[in-house]
Amino acid sequence: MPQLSGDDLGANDELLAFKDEGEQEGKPNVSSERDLDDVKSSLVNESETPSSPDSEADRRPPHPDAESSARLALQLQGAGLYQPSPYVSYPFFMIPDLGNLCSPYLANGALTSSGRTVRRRPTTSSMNKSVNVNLSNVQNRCSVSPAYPHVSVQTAAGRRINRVCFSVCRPGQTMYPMAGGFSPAALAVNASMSRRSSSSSDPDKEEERKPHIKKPLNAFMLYMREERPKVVAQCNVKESATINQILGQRWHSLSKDQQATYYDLARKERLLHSKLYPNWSARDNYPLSLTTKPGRPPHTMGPPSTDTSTSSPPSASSRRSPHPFLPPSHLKQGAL
DNA sequence: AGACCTTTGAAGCGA
DNA sequence: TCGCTTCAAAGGTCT
Repeated sequence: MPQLSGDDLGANDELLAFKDEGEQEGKPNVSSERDLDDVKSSLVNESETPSSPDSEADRRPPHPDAESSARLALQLQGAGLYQPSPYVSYPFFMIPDLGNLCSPYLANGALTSSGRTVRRRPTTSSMNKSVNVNLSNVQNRCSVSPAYPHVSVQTAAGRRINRVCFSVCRPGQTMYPMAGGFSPAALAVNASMSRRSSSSSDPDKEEERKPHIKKPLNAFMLYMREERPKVVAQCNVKESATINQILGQRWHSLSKDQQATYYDLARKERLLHSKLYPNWSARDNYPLSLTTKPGRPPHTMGPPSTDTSTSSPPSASSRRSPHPFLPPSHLKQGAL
């Protein structure tokens, strides 16, 4: 998770980076001239700079005030970035009049109780399981490896809406995050939303009340979101497992440049996510049993403490800034 | 009703 | 640093 220093949040240099990328988006051929590795490296230098140290309890640095957040949002929009699209995942870019733009992120990033499933049992690493679906039948009807000459961020018209859009997004109204989160009103609404079903046991109730900020989508997830409707239409399949298998194959059939586009989008997602939720950690979405550890207090929503005097340097692992585009293990072995 | 399946990638943790 | 686990989307299927 890229961590940004307080000075970087909303800083001009950061905005310039966005603008540069926006210009790049406007010139789709630019990335085609670069090797994916170069793209990845440049993106790392652009945004993955480790942040200044802070404490374990409050690993994130101070964040910009609400005015800075609003200014950031406006400048991002003004730069032509995050145009309405299925890719848009954050509230203050939501345009309610466009029905298919409902964000999976609720007003504060929370998710409806029905919008999330939690594995109760450990995943037995599904990647090791054999494919149950015979893709050959599907492939007869549907080309599995078409190249996509240009990545469009426009959604398919029929993309279904399966997430609740908060009413805070009224026509003509833009939702801006408060510093370090959202307004108390938004939190009050979402604090009542459970991340699990209402039938969960009592020990989970405390956790259920915690607003659920979802992880930013990675490159493949963004690709899936865009291509899923096409696969459904082309292949006449509905099962997500089958669709995802097809999309996985298509993903590998993409050129480096095409994949780089999604990696770039994903990087922007992560960067924006880190700005919107500076205190959020992916660990926050883990089951309670995995998050309650000595020395790590449960994460709470709301503006992070501005009292930097209590901050202490984070551990090396908490500030880990891995290469954002490291290929999966099977690609490391030359599968790509 | 809710977990499972299925994909890739990011994040975080322990060793 | 490596390996493992979890979660992110999605919707039909299964328990």
